[in-house]
Amino acid sequence: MTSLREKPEKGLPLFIAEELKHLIYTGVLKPGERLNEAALALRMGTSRGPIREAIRMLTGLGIVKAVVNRGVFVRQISVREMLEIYELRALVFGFAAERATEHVTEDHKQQFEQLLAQMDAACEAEDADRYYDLNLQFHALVMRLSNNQRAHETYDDYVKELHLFRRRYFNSPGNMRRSNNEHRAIYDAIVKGATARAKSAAERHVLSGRQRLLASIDDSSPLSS
Amino acid sequence: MTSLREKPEKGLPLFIAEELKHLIYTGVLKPGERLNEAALALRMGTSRGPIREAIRMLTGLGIVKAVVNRGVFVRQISVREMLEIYELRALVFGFAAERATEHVTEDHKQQFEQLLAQMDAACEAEDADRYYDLNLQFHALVMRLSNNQRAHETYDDYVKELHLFRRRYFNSPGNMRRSNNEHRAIYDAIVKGATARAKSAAERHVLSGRQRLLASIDDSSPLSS
DNA sequence: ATCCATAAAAGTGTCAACACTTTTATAATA
DNA sequence: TATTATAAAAGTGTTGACACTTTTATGGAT
Repeated sequence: MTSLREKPEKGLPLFIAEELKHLIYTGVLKPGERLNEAALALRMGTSRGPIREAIRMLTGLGIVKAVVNRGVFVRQISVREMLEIYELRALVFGFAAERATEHVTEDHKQQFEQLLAQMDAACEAEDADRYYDLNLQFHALVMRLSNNQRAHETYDDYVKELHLFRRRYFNSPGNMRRSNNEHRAIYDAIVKGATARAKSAAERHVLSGRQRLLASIDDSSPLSS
Repeated sequence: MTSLREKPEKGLPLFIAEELKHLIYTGVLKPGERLNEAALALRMGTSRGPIREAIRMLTGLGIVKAVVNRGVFVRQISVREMLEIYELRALVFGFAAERATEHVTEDHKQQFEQLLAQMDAACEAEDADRYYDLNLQFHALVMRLSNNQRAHETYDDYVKELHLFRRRYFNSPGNMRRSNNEHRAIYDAIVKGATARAKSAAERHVLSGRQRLLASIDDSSPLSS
C-alpha cells in the first residue's frame, strides 16, 4: 500500500505524515489507538526518526495526542467539542455565503445550477455516496466564493475533524432531499444578492446537521471524554 | 535563558517547541530567518533529534515552513493573508460577544467594569503597555463568555499570528481612547442582552483595527509574498 | 486461588555517526 | 578583472545503538 519514494521528493516525514493522516481519516487507525513507532517504521520501510517527525507534525495539527513515555494516540473528540466545532463551521459557512454574493459570476451560477441538478438526480437515485461527494463540491464552491482562502482552509479542517468523530454519514433519502432544498435556498439568496438571507440560510444549513447529530446522540451511547 | 529540565517533565521536544515559539513571537527569530538545527541544539543543550521534532511541531502549527535540504524558515505572512485573518477574527469575536449575552453573570459584569476603569486609567496615564495587556484581558473575558472553548483557542491563535506580522503595536493615546469607547459599546450591549448590537459592535471593533493597519500599509512598504 | 514482588519484554527518548545536498570559499583560466 | 571549475565547509536527512520507562509475564508466599 505504501510505495515509498514515488515522487521527486518533497520530504520523507511530510510524506509519512500524509500517509498517517490517510490511515486515521479512513478509520484504519481508530480514535484512542496508539501509534507504534517501530511497527510504522517497518511498514513504511524507514527508521523511527522520520516516523517520529511525522508524528510530531500530527500533534501540531492536533490530530494525535502525545503522552510522555507512553506514546501518541489518535485524538478522541468529545461531544462537547464536536458541537463547538459545528458552531464555528456554521459561522464560517455563513460568512462565506454572505461574501459569495459579492463575488459570484455568471460562470459560477452555472456551476451551482449544475451541482444542484446533479444532487437532485442523486436524491432520485438514492445514491448517498454520490450525493455526499456533490455536497462537498457545493460547499467548496461557496467557500471559494468567500474570497478568503484562509476561511476555506479552516472550513475544510472543521469538516475533517468532524469526520474523525463520526466515521460515516448515513444520509437517508429524506435527509438528502431536505439538505438539497437548503442548498437551493442558499444559492437563491446568493444570486439575488440577498446577503443577510444567504448568511442565515447557510448557517442554518450547517446547524441543522448539528441538530441531526445531537438528536442521534440522545438515544445512543453518550460517548466519552 | 534556557534552563533545561525545569519541570517534572512534560516532554523535551514540546518544551523546545515552546521555547522556539517564544523566540519567534518575541522577534528574536524574525520572519524569513532560517532555524539552524545544530546551533539550536547547542543552545538548548541537546542533540539535533529533539530539536528536529520540535520544529516539526511548529510546521504542523504553521509557524514555520520547511524546504527540503535547505532548512525550515520562520513563516512570512502576506498582507493578503493578514487581512483574511482579521476578517475571521472579527467574525469569531462577534460570535463570542453575541453568545456572551446569554452567559454573562453579575460576577462577570464586575470584572468588565473593573477592566474598563483600569483601561481608562491607562489611557489617562498614556501607558500603552498596560493598556495593551488590559485589552487582551477584556477580549479574553468576552471569548470565555462565548462558552465555546474552541472559539477561544481559535481567537488566541489569530491574535498570535497577527503578532507574527507586526512586531509592535504603537497605540497612540487617541487610538486607545477610541478603542476603549468601542469596548464600552460592546460591554453595554452584552449586559443589556442586545445580541445583535453586541455582535456588530464586536465585529466593528476588530475591523477598525484592520482598517488602521490597512491605512498604515498604503503609505509604507507593501511587504512581499 | 489471590496477591505481591521480581524479572523479562516491549516501547519510547536521546544521541552520535554517517550520507547526501547546498552553500561558500578558493583557485585557475581567459 | 571577470568567469568558471573545483574543493572545502556548513547544513540537512537518516540510521542504528543505547538508556530509560512502562507494561506484561513469571513465580513464590500467604
